[in-house]
Amino acid sequence: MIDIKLLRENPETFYTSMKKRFQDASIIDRFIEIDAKWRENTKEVNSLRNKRNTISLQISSMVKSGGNTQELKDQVKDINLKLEIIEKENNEIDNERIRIVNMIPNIIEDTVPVNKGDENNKFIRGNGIAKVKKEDIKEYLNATEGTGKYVEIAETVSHVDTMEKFNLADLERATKISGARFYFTKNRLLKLELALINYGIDFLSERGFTVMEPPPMISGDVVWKATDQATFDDAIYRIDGENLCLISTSEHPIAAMLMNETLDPKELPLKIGGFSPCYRKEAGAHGKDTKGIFRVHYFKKIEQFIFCRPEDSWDFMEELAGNTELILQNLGIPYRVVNTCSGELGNLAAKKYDIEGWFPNQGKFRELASISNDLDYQARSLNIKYRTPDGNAVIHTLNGTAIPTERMMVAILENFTDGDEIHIPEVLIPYTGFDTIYAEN
RNA sequence: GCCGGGGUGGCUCAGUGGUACAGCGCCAGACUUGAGAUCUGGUUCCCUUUGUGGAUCGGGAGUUCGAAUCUCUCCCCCGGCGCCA
Repeated sequence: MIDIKLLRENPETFYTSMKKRFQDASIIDRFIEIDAKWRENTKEVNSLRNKRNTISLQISSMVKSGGNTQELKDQVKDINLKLEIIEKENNEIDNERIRIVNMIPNIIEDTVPVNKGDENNKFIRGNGIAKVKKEDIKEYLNATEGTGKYVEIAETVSHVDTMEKFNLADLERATKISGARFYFTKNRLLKLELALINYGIDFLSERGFTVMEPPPMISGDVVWKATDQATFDDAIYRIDGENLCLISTSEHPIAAMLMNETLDPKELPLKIGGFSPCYRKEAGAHGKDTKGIFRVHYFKKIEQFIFCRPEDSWDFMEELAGNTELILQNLGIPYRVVNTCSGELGNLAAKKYDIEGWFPNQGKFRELASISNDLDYQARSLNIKYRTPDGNAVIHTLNGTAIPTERMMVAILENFTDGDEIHIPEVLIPYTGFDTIYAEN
């Protein structure tokens, strides 16, 4: 959540930010209106409680000296009646106040392009030599602002056909027992998946990240503090009859693990590499990417997460992006980095980079990773602070994908097959134990 | 799931109806050439920050003039039993 004090002092900042996101900013006016009323009531509640406490103390000493306390007791009862009325009203006001505050998004950073639609994300840089079909060359050059290197290829194969031909997955039987967007992974594809995971864990360990697998379920109120309404509604599965949700990313349990803690500044920055299953309803994606394992209800992912001091978070955002880019370079997947435009930014993020891999058969760049700086927004909801000489301050949190396992397998299948063989990226060979997948495997 | 013991500031813990103890740690100041020791103050949140203000003892509800303390309920931790990869 945002800083309420800052909202009071500086509502224009939030107004501007919401306008940039093409959201209705009138809730800010409503907040200011009811916040004033809430403060007024709070003052009165406090002064009535003060009276009650004072009289209560009088009763206490009178009881000890044996005096008659009935009149004072009646006075307190009277105060309690008044309090009940004001407190009830004020609780209702406070509920609305907090509901509004939770709807106000993070303050957008200055370099974020103000626009709607993913097609208006701003190209930052690209890398790699892409395999591009003739009809996709225009699209490719357009997406890289003319800077992209490529080789023209005549034919591509979809990852679905490749998996079928090489006996790497069973999608139909998964659909039979679990419904759409599920899959059985088979044979060398399973080895490839485990190799990607192991490679990613080593990569982050070597760079100062503490690697961990978090609980795959967390309680509903914790999810709520770690994310926003849109994610909650579109992505999160709830366990029937329990106050538990399946995580949609390891970001949430990792962010929440320090909930309600005050850290020693010496502990910062804290760099966490999270590996976990991810469960997503994909409620807002009906009809999109329905074939194969590109968009599924269950996948695995290695995530980067950083808790840091406020002054360091923008540098760490570049570091996170750099890590993900290096992984893609090492794997040999051509990619581009875009600065996500204001209209497509989630409420938590002040700025977000999407890192998109080139998928030759789809003929376009698709999201493989996203790197966000949430500033103090997520940490304030989770109440994570650190000690400073001037008192406790809210820390900053950042998150970024390192390896989205299933999607990365699709990228590898599309980029490294010639139809007869699939070539394993060199950095993965020590982990897979083989360098090629053949149709007969 | 059952039985028992617990949950109090960053940490360890006292507190069985009347203003939340103490120690440790940490921060600042004093003393010191410096460090240590010592001393003083501070070290949860809220109210447009000062007021002998309010809230806060795992969460919520109740009894009472007044609840860390009594009642109900939920959550979590430790030990034992049961079950079990």
